[in-house]
Amino acid sequence: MGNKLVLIDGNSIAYRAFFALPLLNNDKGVYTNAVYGFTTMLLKILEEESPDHMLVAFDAGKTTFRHKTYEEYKGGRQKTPPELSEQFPVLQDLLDAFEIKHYQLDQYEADDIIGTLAREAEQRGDEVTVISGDKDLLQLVSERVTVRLTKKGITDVDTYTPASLKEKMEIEPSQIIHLKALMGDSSDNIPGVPGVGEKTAVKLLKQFETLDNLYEDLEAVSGKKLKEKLEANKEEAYMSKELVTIEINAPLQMTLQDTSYSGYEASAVKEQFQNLGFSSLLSRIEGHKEEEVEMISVDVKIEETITEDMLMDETALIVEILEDNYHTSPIEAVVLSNEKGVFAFSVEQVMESEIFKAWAADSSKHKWVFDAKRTVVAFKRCGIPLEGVTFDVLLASYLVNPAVNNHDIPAISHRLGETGIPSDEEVYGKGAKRGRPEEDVLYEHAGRKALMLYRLKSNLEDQLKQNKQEDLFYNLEMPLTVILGEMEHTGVRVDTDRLKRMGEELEGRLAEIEKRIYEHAGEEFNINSPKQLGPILFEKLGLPALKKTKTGYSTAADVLEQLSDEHEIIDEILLYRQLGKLQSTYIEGLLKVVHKDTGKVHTRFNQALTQTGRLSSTDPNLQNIPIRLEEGRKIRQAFIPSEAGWVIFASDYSQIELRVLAHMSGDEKLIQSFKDGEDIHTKTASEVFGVSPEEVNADMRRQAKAVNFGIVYGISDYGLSQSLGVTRKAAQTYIDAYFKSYPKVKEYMDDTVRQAKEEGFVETLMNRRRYLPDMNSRNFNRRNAAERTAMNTPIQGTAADIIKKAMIDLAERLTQEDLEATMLMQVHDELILEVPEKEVEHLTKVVKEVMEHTVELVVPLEVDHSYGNTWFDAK
DNA sequence: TGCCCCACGC
DNA sequence: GACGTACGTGGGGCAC
Repeated sequence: MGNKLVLIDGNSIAYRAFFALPLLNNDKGVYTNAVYGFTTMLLKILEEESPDHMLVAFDAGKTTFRHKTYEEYKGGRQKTPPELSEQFPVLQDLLDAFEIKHYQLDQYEADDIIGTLAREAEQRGDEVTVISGDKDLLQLVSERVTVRLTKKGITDVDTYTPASLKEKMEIEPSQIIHLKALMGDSSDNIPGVPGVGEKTAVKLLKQFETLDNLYEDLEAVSGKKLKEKLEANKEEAYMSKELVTIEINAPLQMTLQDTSYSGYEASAVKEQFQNLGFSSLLSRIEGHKEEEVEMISVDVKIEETITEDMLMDETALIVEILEDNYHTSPIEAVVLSNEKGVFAFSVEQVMESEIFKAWAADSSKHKWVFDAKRTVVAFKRCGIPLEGVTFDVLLASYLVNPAVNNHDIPAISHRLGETGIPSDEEVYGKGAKRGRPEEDVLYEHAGRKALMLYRLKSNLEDQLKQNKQEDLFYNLEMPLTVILGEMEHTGVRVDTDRLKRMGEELEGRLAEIEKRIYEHAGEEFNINSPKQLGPILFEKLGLPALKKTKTGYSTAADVLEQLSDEHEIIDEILLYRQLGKLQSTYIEGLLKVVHKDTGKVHTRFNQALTQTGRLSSTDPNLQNIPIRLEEGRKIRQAFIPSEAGWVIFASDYSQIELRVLAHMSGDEKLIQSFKDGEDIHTKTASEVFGVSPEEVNADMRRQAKAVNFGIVYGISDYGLSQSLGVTRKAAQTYIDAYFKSYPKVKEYMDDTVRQAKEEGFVETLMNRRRYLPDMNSRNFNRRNAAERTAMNTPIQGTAADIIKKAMIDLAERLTQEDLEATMLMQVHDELILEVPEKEVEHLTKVVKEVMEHTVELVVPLEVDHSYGNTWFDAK
């Protein structure tokens, strides 16, 4: 039985990590980002590969034997930044703690050490895995040698075997050096044949297999220019080949035996991690778990009866529910924590206790909770109205930093250094294994959370204050969560019969289309599988493959649309996709979540998720019900009022983001456009194309609309070029023209980016915050994405703030004016209500007033409305 | 179970 | 030059 050997290209991985991660340093001011990235990769490798032999190879310094061949080898390369060089000794210390061998050899590169050991090991029958970021290493791939190259970041890798190499690059491992010989490598200053890139090189190698064959039969090369270039640069090509060939007989002063690896002492690594400030990695150290962390001690009192003295003015309240969906899952426990202690009850106990119910309904008794909406709705289902919820740890944590993806009590506690509290997953299990534990375990866990919540509250309060987010928290998100809870609890009536009829009709049509597709294809296959569809279209039917994905041919709609004229099957597939989507997601999916008892759908709005401040919606997602295509739009016919004589009423902001942009930038022209009530896309078109508004045709308006869309969503020139189907250059000219026409917008964007760079975050009108750690990244792509986010988030986030405030104001007005109308849904810039038909006129006035004046911007906010017997008819 | 591809909304 | 590109949710296929 062979061994399992892992060889790591130390320089390459450290380099990758350094450029992929922001320039972190620890509390001693020592840079650690490369070490950190390297370590995450290392931990992943140890987990995935469980090697019994291991080595990290490093480059040995400036010159190598290759410089004798070619003095300019690696010339012109940027000097290693000192911030990175200083991390190598740290990294080697850490490897020592892991008890992983590392090695370097004078005059040789890490590649050569790896090549030499890999060849020796595979001859011995070992399984070898090579980890690097350098494609040169691919020449080592064989039946026993797998090469894993970092792709994006450090832990995301592509795995290469002979088969996958052939598939991805269309060549054999042995041809890699020939490939490089022809195309060269600018990063190592390897010349290759000038004018020959990867595409040409692959083509040539497909024809000739090797460099020798190519030069023996140069006449067979098609293209005069190419022939000349090859002829003239023969020497360079052969020298390049020599340079990129990895030495497999390097004079190593070590043997394979020396690489044997048998794990590490957890304590040694832990110590290093603590020195480096890698607290988030501590939990990934094996043995770490066994080392019992001292749990927070909690004295949970389980009482027969609930008495007044347990129910104080300020009490942390935990309602424990095992499943995500609180509309359907039962309450497992109710736990209180306050100055009198921690008390646990069953749901039956609280439902029967008049004392508890009176306390719950008393708004002067302040309850602090985690996830107020969940808590209130769950109680409501049990017939217990809950008032006086004044602090939600979830919402507070979200406002303080929306980028954090886990705001639950154990996670927040961990971040504040309190590790003595296990996560829900650790206590209840996950997936199929999740279940209710023994009563005492359940109560103890909920008790710990209640106790921690009580402590966390003041910490979060401080952070809100520091960020000037108290108003946002207490007067926006907290009141809103109550309203959202009511909307969810109310639910939306669904006409299931209608959905079923639509489903039957679709089924028939899908079957017919399916038949026709099979006829066109000449065989039956799974149309829903891109993996099967790709070869049918691009091999069997010989259609041109315009785009590829990581795993094969792209069959995305935008690709297929370009092929529409080439073959009749294309339109059939597009239609099949369109109808199939309606069937699976919107007909079957919706029917699945209609509540048995109420005949309604009860979505859950996630108020603590998006990075911009928008809501999201799940089970079902009511924010992506089709509207664009008529066929899909009919799904909306199944959303109906819950009572006879009522109608669905929809009200949406017109161009809210662009109005926000006008306000925030102060651009006079943009402001005037809105004041004058102009058609904004036509106006933009006339500006961008330099014509009068009357001269703007439909296509110009369409393009201008995409530009406005791009401005609002912060897409790049590339994104705009994709949506317009023009070149990137053309897209960029549109963007430039836009900024030239609206100079204050450009100024505002630049200011926002500058400020984000300085402060590390951007803010909305109501002080919602988003941190942008990549703002100063040296990685071009990351920095660019961060800059676009900086420009976009204040706009989208402010729009989100505004509609949230409108909802609060509207809820209040509906009560004041004694209207029965009820809010049902929010879809980012629109509100959907149900309302008795006789109230429509009154409601129209109120909704318009509230939504248009919930904030006063320098431009008017405009609201359109409509109503009808179904959501479809409210158009 | 987790990832990929695809598709729906704003 | 940078080769990947708003924010979300969900379904089906597929490899493990």
